[in-house]
Amino acid sequence: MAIEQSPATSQTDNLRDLLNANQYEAVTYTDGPSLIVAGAGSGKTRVLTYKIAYLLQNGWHPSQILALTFTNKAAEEMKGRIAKLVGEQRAKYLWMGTFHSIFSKILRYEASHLGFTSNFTIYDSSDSKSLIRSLIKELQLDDKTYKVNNIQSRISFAKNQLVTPATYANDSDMMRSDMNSKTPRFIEVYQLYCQRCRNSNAMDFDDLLLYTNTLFEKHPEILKTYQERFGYILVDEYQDTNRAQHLIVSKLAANHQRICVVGDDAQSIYSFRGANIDNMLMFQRQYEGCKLFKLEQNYRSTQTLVNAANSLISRNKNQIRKNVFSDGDIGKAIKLLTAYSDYDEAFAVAATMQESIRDTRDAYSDYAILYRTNAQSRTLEEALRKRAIPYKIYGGLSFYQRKEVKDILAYLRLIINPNDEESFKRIINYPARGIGETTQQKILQTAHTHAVSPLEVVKNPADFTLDINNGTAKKIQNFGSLIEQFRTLNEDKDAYVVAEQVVIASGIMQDISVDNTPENLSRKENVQELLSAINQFCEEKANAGDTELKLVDFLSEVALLTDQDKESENDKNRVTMMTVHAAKGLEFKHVFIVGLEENLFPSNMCETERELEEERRLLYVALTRAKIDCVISYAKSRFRNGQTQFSNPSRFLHDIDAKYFQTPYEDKKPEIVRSTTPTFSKFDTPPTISTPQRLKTYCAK
DNA sequence: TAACAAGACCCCGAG
DNA sequence: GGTCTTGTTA
Repeated sequence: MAIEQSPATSQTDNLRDLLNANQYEAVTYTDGPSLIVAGAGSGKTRVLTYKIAYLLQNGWHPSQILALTFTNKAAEEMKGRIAKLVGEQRAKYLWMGTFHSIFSKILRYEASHLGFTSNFTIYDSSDSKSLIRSLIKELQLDDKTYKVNNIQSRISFAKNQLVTPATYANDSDMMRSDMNSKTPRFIEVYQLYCQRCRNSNAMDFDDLLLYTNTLFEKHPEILKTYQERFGYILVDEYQDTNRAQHLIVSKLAANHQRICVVGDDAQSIYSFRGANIDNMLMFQRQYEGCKLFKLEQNYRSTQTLVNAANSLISRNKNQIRKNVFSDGDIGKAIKLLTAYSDYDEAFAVAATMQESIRDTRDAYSDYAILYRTNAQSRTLEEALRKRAIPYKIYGGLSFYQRKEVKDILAYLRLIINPNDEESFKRIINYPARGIGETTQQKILQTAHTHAVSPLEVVKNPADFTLDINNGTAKKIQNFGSLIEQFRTLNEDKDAYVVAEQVVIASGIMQDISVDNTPENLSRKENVQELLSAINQFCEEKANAGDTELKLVDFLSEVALLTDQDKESENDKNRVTMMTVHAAKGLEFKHVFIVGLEENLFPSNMCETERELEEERRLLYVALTRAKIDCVISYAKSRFRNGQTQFSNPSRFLHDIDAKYFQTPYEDKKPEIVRSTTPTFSKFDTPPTISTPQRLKTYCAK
């Protein structure tokens, strides 16, 4: 490999030319702990990339480097860039990935120490929701008081704080607050939830962090091997780590303290899932002799955009003072679109975008529309489609969440993990094989009382004195042997062959082939796509010299994938539509930020000053995604939750210094595209905070 | 047990 | 507005 043969003349020798002074210092300081405070667009990824290359240059082996990122996309991108610098062969040994994926890898190795087996299933949030739903029923709780979503987020919150059911039960504050919220039996749900997951040999997303921490806590000898393995630790987006993540990283770095974390307090936007910005703020105190590097020059955006973003974020009281600046072009002022309704807003956005594309001749992929909530995408989608602007939507229902895909995955999951109860429930009667609700309940109950997997019961119903008739017994036995058949097949065939067989022999293919409705055609397409994804996975593994083409690896990867990670060729030149959260870390030449209204952005869920500041940071993130220009829009009324709501413009519009906006009537052209709708200037409506009027809609058919 | 209709609830964000 | 759950029939 030409790139690798002569370490003396490496690509990193001319680092001084490639980096500014601060970046250079941050890259080349490797003696001890360091904190890099990196403003938006300041070349954070660049610094991390070169730092890893620099470490490899200086004798570290790739497998000694642990680099944790927040999204798969960030990990992939960084890996690609490093591969370019040091060669694919070396880059592939790096331990680089999201917290969840790296920890799940570790957990598969060490599963036995935690009472799991290495083929454990990862429950996604719909799996855990369905489990919680059945627990509420089982405990005969009132589902009006015990709301599934609420229970789920409370369990998640507890886990993120490393509060196990046992700790929870002993915490008088928690118990009292459950009393007050009329859900005193929450703890029972939590307990049973953990127990069922364990019986199912399954972990949810939060468990991946929680159990890794437990593993290192309870087994110092295991911790020691990982401490020694990872000689250098790098963590991206440290401002968004939660307690579990922080503790694990601290444990790993405790001895050698060769740790470098990068973050920007102004971009901390994940406190809702337990992220704690103090992890970053306290970092210097945690590690004595910690070096601090500040990257303040923004290379991404125009001066106008950087200054506008600065003026916004300066309204936050809690922040590390930074002087983020750009010495790029002054750039264009922000354009503000005012619309009467969400429909008009989408219309105006599409029109403005089309105009801009005509002027700039930039590609569709240079444009992004960012919104606060996924629900806003639908109207925008419609408007873009009318103008034949190609787009892609991230988030919402991802490919792997679609029914037909989940169904097949459930078969595959049950094959590799026969204890997986959620998968079992999903497919025992799909495709319909005459095993009804009552029978299912009996099977599950028997499985619980005998402490065996439901699959075990199904295989030998006679052993468990099930109260069912012979016909039903036959049916469930057939299901049992079907799965058993697949399991045998899986022992010596690769993942693709097994999956293909599942699709056919389970009857799924037949079920979605009964007619040619558009729904079924699209289902078939999705099934085909899943199969080819599995095939591709097998091929990639084979190319990498990996002979183990195991289903378990595929499932593990899939469970942690999001839509962002599955981009096909024909998705390349399209306008990106996503939430602001999803846009973190990305950049586009032209950005549209829509729905700048009170109760939407900032969110109506936001009550405290702290939460409001997080919303403001969120808008800061959105603004700083743009390289060249930015359009902001809001609507005076919006269809939400099945009714039209009127709202005021977001207070954040007034937080951004007015001089960075184009004045609404500067152009001859009116901002509003539909002539029937009244236009409003930015200052028509005072930024009063009022509860939205709720009007009944009269569009019922 | 399955197919269909009415009704509830939702919508904050992600791995 | 759409999705998911529950209730009603044959």
